[in-house]
This record gives sequence, structure tokens and C-alpha cells, in this order.
Amino acid sequence: MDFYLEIKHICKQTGARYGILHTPHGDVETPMFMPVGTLASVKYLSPEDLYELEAGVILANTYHLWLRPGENVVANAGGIQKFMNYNGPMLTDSGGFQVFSLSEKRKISEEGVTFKNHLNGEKLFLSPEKSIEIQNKLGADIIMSFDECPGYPSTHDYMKKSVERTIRWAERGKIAHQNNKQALFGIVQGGEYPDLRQYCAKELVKLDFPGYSIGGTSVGEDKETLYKMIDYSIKYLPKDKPRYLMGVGSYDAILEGIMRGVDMFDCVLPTRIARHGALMTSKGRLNIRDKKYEYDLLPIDDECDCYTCKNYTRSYLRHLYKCEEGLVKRLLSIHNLRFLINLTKEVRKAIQEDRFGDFKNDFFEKYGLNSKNPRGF
RNA sequence: GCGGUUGUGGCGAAGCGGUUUAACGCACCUGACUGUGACUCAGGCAUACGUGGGUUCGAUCCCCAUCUGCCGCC
Repeated sequence: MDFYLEIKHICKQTGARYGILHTPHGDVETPMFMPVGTLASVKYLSPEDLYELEAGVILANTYHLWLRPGENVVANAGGIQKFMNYNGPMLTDSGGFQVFSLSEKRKISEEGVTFKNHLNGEKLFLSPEKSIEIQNKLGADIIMSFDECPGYPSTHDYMKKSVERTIRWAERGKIAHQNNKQALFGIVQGGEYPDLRQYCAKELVKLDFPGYSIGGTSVGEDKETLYKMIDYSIKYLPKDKPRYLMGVGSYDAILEGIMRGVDMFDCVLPTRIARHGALMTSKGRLNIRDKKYEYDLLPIDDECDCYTCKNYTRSYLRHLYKCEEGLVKRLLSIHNLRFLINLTKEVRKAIQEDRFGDFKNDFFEKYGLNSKNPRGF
């Protein structure tokens, strides 16, 4: 089998997992953070940048690639890795999140979701089978079940119906899945309701997926609720399969997730906020456009080893940002991604040395994160 | 020299006798962004009605003078 998670160590202090995820496009260590490249491109970064970042798995999106350039264009190029010239593991999201994010332009039925194409208004229909068919053609190493991602909060009544449908969709997707080189993950939904999370997780486990995602997260819930969602889901998932927490990229939530047994994270946060001038640093958040950096010749973060921090000053980066020079988006994206990748790297080391609990506490203390100020990013 | 025209916060630009804290853009200063519809969204600052008179219960808005820029003519 080309795809499996090899658990190498479990932290005696916390139970957090260190492992190696084997994929057809190479091995990656977990826990890991996966940059998002929706349209087969991590915005402003080249594959060479991604290699230097040690980015590992890159995400792309079924819905967006379906619309442009179309899955056949990608298949014609030999699959998404060849198409975008990234020789590493990739993952495609199913389009389920777009049911949430494009909620004003869609209608959900048992069969699937009717979308209004956000580019030209054209009516489109995406079903579990269609999503899998597209993902088969895109050819990523890891693909996602087509799920419904309800907003937060949703009523128990609605969530129950939604979860039952998501489970049926997962089963339909599994039946439709034809490419045995791709690992299809089931997605646990159920909002903040423990009974629905349990039900969903158990039903999906019966279908025996090679990995499981925790979805319905990062849709407006607070951090404590997010952590409950993880807890309510993860305890029913098999220990030998990878767990992927979808859409979470703030560093505090990543650490909390890892402590709870999560192996994989993805998020647009580091790249999106970078494009808007906000940076994650070992001293907390920094906004490069702030006037106080006008004459500042220090790097963004003196503890960072990224290309940007090794070569550029805050003063220059601020100048680029203020002048809207495109280069700044690349340089800042590189920094934020490297920050999270380095964080998970340190976490892996801490897990192997059975001190992840201490690491997490130290980190939170250093960043001034506590119950009074629970917010990282 | 004569005629016309213009003059509103750093810049551009509404308003044209009585709902104005005098719009709105840009710039400037901040904040947000969590399976990317995103160089987006939100908020804030600002010694702004050329100057001096006059008409009016009331003038950015009307009249006179003056200064400034622009256009045209001798």
C-alpha cells in the first residue's frame, strides 16, 4: 500500500503523536502544516520556494479547479503535480467547504449541491460522485469526501440531518472512488454536538477510510468550541490512521490540536494574512505596514531561518508593502509558512523527547496566551 | 493692459442661502482575515470653504474689492 501513517512515537507527557505519512509522492513527517494552493498554486510562491520551505503536502481545491481550468486540463498534463510542477504530496479538498463559503449561491439536496458559478453565474451541480470523479482526474495523493460544512451555530435538528446526509455522501463517494493510488478521507461533521460527532465518526469508521478529517471547524466558532469539536470527534477515530483538522492555522489551535491527537493541519491564514501585511513571529503578531517599522533594520523575526528573514529588513519590507510591490507578498508568505512549518518541526522534536506538554506551556507563556488572552491569531 | 474663468483638509473633488459633525476618492494611521469568490474588508486622523468688506434673521453658496492659477485678446 502506497499510503499509510507510520506512528513512530507517542509523547508520554501528552499522548501527542509523531509519525511519518507515506504517500506516492514521498514521505512527510507528522504533525504537519499544509499550505493551501487552491488554484494549483500557493499564491505568489514557486515550487522552488515550497521545497525550500519544506512545505510537504500542498492543498488544492476541487471546486475551483473544476471551474478553471477544468479537471480534464489537469489530467491532460498528467495530474496536478505535473501540471503545477510540484514534485511532492498533494491533497485536494472536495468542494464541500464551498457549500459553506458560497452559501448564498447554492442549494443543497440529497443528490448534491447546486452551485451558482461565482465567476459567470452559470448553474452547476456537484455531487459526491462528481467530486470524486474530478478528484480522481486531478490526481492528488489524498482526496476528500464531499461533505456539507454547516455554519456555526447550527441547530441540533439541522446538524443531525446534515450529518446523516454527509455520511451517505461519504459512502457514495467511496463507492465512486476508482483510483486506488489516492487515499480518500472521510470527514467528521456534527458541529459542537457530542452525540452527532460520535455518530458521524463511528459511521465513517465503519466505512474504513485510510484517514479521517475533522470538519465543520473554522466556521466562526470560538477556540473553546473548536477544541470540543476535536475532542468529541477524535476519540472515536482509529489510532493508526491519520487525523486531519481542516482549516485550522492559528498557532495556538495547532498546538491544542496536536495535543489532542491531530496529525495534519491546513489553513489559508498564514498566506492570506501575509498578503495583507500581518506576520507570525516568535514575539507575537507583527504588522509590517505599521509606522514603527519605517526605520527598523531588523528582520521580521530574529529567531526565524526563512529566506525573507535572512535577507530583508522590516524597513524594506514595509516600503515594498506601502508601494504595493508584488515581491512583498512572496516574501511575507514565505515567512509565515516557514514559521508554522518550523513550529511543527519543533513540536515533532518535543514529542519524540516526551516533552510536548512543557513545550506547549512554554510557548503559550512566551506568547502571552492564557485563559485571559486565549487568542493567538 | 482688457475679457473670461478658477480658488473647499497633503492631493483630487461634491455641495451652491437655512438637516451637515461640510460628502466622497486618494494619501496617511490602525485593526481584521482560519478546508482562499480575498492586492480584500472594517475603522480612524486631517489648522479644508483664497483674503477683506457688504447684503441677509442666516452665508462655502449672492454682491463689491483684492490676490492666485488657467484660457483668450490687444
